[in-house]
Amino acid sequence: MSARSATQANGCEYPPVSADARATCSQCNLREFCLPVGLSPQEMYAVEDVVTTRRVVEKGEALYRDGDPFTSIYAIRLGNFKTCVNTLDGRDQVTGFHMTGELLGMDGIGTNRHACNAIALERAEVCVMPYGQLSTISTEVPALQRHFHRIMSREIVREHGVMLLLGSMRAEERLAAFVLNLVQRLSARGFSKSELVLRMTREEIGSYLGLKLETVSRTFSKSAEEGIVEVKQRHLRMLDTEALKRIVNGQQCHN
Amino acid sequence: MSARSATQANGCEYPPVSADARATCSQCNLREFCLPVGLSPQEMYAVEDVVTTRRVVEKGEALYRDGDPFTSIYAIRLGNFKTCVNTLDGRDQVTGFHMTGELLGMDGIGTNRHACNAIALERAEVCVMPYGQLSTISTEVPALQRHFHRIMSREIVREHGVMLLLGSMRAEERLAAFVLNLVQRLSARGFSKSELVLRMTREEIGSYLGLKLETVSRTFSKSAEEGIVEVKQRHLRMLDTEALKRIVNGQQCHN
DNA sequence: CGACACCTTGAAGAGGTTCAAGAAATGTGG
DNA sequence: CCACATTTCTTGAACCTCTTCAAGGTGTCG
Repeated sequence: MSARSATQANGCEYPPVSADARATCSQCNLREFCLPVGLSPQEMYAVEDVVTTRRVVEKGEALYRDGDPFTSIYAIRLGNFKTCVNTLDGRDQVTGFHMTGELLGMDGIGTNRHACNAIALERAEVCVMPYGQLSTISTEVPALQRHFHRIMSREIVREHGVMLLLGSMRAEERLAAFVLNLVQRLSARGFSKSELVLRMTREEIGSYLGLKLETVSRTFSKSAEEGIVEVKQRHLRMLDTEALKRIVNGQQCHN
Repeated sequence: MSARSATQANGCEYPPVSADARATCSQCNLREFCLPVGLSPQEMYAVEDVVTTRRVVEKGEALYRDGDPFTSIYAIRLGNFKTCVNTLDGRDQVTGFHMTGELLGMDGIGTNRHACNAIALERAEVCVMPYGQLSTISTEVPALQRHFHRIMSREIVREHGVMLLLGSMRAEERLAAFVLNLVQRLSARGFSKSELVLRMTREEIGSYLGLKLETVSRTFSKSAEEGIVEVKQRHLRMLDTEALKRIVNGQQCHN
């Protein structure tokens, strides 16, 4: 776990500890969330060999875009990203929000071109892992191969969860599930279990949840009125986590 | 491509050509859709070594269930499956429909337990590929490793598409996208480009598309009235494919 | 301080759901 | 092979949730 207080909201992140181009997974405080999870020190060194460079992505800029040639998998070192798909007719669907330690780019393996956009929600930094090398080293380090499979598998399962949310939940339930998911991932990273800063706009939340931004806003307001959360712009405090869980589990009278 | 007529609907499938327990990918007429896609004959033999058994799954039975220990990846040889997730409060979300040549079970890699149910929509048969072996052989056959990654990646991208559908499309658009997707996959397998038999109920379609079965039924009826499709229970004939494409692309007045 | 992006709230409207009833297909057992 | 039970599908009417449109408020950054 990192050095920051476990009760602090994710409001102020620090600049990278070291700005070396050369990665040192073994010294990165994200190693428990990132690709090296569960690898032995030796295996971790193998991963370090793959991480040749880092890359900074400014707020609003793309790490990659739909259609870009696929070259690398990225591990988020700092900052938050959204991934989204666009359609010809201008529809835009946010497919995920991604925080430190999570991997981006797997969408590109299938066709050798990226199939979505990865946009930084704030100044961000990623470790670049060329897929060719990752793939080669995977054949030598079975644990790494397994782990990479595991990460892709979890992404598939995560998306099942989103499908469930989009396919069968009402606005209030979707938002509760969203907030609980965020806070759970943040608390695993040492942030507060009850307080968080939304790095994305209401519109982006709405896009992710299949709602309009007005609905997101209204639903937040309603939960606030009910004393379940406290919402001040992007700062969110959870006053009754159990109530949120009850809402997700449909124990609120909805059918 | 198989021997059946390219204009035939997928109404009557044949029993497996051979019921050998031992797989012969190199002789399977699904090899172009299945795991061995693009592998050299020698690499294909490596896959054959992994496919130790086949398994028959009766209509309505589960190939695996949410929570089952994960052991194998399955390649569909015959029949169609749905995958679905259940929630505590009895919600059920169909996450996909799967046809011959497609792989099932990747959801289990992440946690060593399956994260959804795979149910046969009719009597079905799968090739069983123990993941441990698949994984081992992948380290020896890089092309297989790559290909397996590719398949998982495509599953992620497919789910992005479903999220777009669930998050931003109206009922009519969802159903049009669904039908076009089905017919595209069927035509790749040598079936008709304009005719198909739905292997699932209206309720299952609705669950997949985030709609109620009544809405699915009504939407089919409306499209039929408009002369775009002909719907007779589970038999569906597309009369105006272009119109369907226009509906998906939002060129119907919706915003 | 002003421009701009973002957020909130209200009122009217549309799309999909719910409830209900009946029709059509499918399966089962005699 | 037919009768009956069951499942699946269709259709109507009332209702409800979320969207749309509109206006104003809040926060932020040059």
